[in-house]
Amino acid sequence: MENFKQKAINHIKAIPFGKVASYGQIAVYAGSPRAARAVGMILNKLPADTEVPWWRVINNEGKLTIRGSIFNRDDQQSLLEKEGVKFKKEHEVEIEKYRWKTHELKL
DNA sequence: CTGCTGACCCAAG
DNA sequence: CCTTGGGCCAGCA
Repeated sequence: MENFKQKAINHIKAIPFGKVASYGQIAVYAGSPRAARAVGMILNKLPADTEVPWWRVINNEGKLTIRGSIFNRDDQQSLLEKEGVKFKKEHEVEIEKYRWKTHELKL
């Protein structure tokens, strides 16, 4: 039985290049719809060299709410811009335009 | 088991 | 734009 953490990480790894998902969304896919904050905590503990595309996870309003010590909002924004994501203002994207939808995903 | 913490979310004011 | 306030819950000491 996979735990919440493993599922969350698997789902984040599944976010396609150039797409984003919200913390709450990942929590839903991981089977615990109201554990959005826990998703942030998991990301906060990832090593700097992780293969998990943490920068594709933003909040539900399209804002970058990163609080990690190694990377900041500017780092995350440039990583997203490298994937073609356009920002409507500093640290805020039009999330509905880039939101990853998992219609084919089996929970 | 208890009691925090927090890269969240939503609704008000 | 900003701030409160309440709810939430996985992880950790």
